[in-house]
Amino acid sequence: MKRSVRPLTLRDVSEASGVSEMTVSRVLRNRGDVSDATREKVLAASKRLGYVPNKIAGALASQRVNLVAVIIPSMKNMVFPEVLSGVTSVLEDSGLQPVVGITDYLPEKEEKVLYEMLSWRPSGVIIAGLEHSDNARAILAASGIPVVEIMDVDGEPVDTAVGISHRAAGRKMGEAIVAAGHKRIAFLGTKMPLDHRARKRFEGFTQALAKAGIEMADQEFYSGGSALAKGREMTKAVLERTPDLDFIYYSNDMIGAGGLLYCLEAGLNVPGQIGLAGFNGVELLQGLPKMLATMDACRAEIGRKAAEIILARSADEAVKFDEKIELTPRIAPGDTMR
Amino acid sequence: MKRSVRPLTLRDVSEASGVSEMTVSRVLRNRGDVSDATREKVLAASKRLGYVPNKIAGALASQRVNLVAVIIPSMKNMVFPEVLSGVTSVLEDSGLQPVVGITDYLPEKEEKVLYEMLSWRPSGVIIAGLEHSDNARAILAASGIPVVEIMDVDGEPVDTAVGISHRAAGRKMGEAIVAAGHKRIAFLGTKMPLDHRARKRFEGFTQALAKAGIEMADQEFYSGGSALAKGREMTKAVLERTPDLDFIYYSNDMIGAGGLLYCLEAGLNVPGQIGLAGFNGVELLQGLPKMLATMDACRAEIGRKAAEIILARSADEAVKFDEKIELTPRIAPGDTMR
DNA sequence: TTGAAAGCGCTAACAC
DNA sequence: GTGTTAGCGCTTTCAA
Repeated sequence: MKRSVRPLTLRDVSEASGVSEMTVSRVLRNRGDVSDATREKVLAASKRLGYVPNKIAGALASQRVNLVAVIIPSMKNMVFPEVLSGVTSVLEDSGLQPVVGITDYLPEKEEKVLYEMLSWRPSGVIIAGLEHSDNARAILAASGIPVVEIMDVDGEPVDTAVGISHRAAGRKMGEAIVAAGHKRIAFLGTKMPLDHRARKRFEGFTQALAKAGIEMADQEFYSGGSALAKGREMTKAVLERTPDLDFIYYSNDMIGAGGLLYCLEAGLNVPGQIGLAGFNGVELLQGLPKMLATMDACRAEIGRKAAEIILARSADEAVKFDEKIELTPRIAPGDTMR
Repeated sequence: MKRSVRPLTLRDVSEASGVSEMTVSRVLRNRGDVSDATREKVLAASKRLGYVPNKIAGALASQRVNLVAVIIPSMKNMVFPEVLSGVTSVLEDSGLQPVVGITDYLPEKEEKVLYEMLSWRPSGVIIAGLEHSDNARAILAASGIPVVEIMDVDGEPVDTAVGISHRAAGRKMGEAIVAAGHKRIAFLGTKMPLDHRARKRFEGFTQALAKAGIEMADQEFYSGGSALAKGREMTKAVLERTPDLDFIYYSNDMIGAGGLLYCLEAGLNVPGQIGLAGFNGVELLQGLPKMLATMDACRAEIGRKAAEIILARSADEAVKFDEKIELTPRIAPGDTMR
């Protein structure tokens, strides 16, 4: 039942309704004054034919594109879908549409995706992180498009940044753990050359321990695979290697959850014998046997804020925002921290 | 440091390099024969200026858009990001770019998103499910664009469908549970008016039990909230209400995982006293205390296959595919089914 | 191998 | 309230 090869144009609707193309265009966009009679005719003809406007032509003519590029490292980490949720909730019914690009944490891919998206001339760019290749920073800066870098504020934004300080987050958690009297502390996380935010948390954490005169008792890093399973394995390995640990700080909640499950099954008293903490505040934690200590990364809030900035900027080029908008995450001690 | 308001055009590169716009265009697209000398000049000028081609103009002129619309219900359910992964892996370096739209399981929103995406004249549409509003089906059919409906084959596709039969999946699991000698069987799942695939599994499951002369011993449905926590709560509730249950079939792995954690904590012997099974085969299961019985929904495979069809079709309009491509999921009994 | 002209389908700007 | 004209920035086509 494949019909017409040629998609319908404004002209088809114009002819079918006996109204000029320009007026048809006005009706379909709700612009300018059009008499009710004409409007009816146009709408009827348009619907009857099954006309779908060509936004490509529209965008070229009006020099306006209702797209917002959202560039994130991954979809597999629940954190990013949640940021995206925040973005979407604000953009919904604003006339702007988010379009997502994935970088897999690879700078080359980021550059490619960015170039690809900018070539569609979006109304704004929301991009994760502050670390980009020189080239990426250059084309962003030269694009003349509002850019919001999200999730992180430890660095120099191209334009505007919305996020938390991961260094401070790591430090804060370190201080809390030390304050609770722990001495034999380990860190488990992802391999970090690519994940700058995890790295910054690690740095802040180490720093806080150092300040208290405590040296990291053990550490281990992974990449790939089921995070829950990895958390389990790594926890086992590290506890066998360093049995006197009294706290493990995980770079994300999923491996933390795996660690928690392992400790409980191994009959360890959590947090009596060993305390645990993760990072992100993912929803999943609510279903675990114990609520893992964590720190909310303000994901939805970041997404919302970023979208609001783009929205305001695309409505009025002159609006000014602070260069950095820093949100402050709190520790949620749950049941795994004393 | 905001520079030029006007983005660069081919003309700027043409002037900067002393080569005609047409030839610049050829160089930038690697089309046609261009002398090495000219190519060098153009590339140098383009890079120096930081030119980013305008795909909107290009698409309008060439009547070709390298975008593939991927329309899915949600990002919060890991299933869809995984399908998306499959799509991306095939499209990568093919010149086609996936663009994602989210429907939140709402038909009206699906229609809106679809209309929005079709107005960009993508090279193909990949859309979840076979149930769409009449209007949505009509504009899809009239678009003249290759359409692949994914995840499900129980129904009539607009164009091509790739997926599994959820009715058969539910039936198969029901038969396996009955064959293992279970008699007091419950179903826990999402509220289903919107989730057609969950509904079909439920129907197939009920059918299989009925055929064996077994009536569902209990059932409960939820919506919203942390799936893991919900699975836990619902399992508790249903076991208190119907203590003699010997099997619970969950409509997805996350609530199944919650149920499993609850049962283990309650000291129940799994699967001795009570068997459990979920659906999807999510990676997370690997980190649980016991491997939950499940059924792989072939997510990545579906995504890959769908992308291949779009790719083939966009390269050669005449290629024909079967109307339905059905994949066959297998039961993975794990440690929670006897 | 390169260039010139025409036009993709729509909308801004201006007439009527 | 409605129509006309002139492009938007690129690629197709054809000529050189």
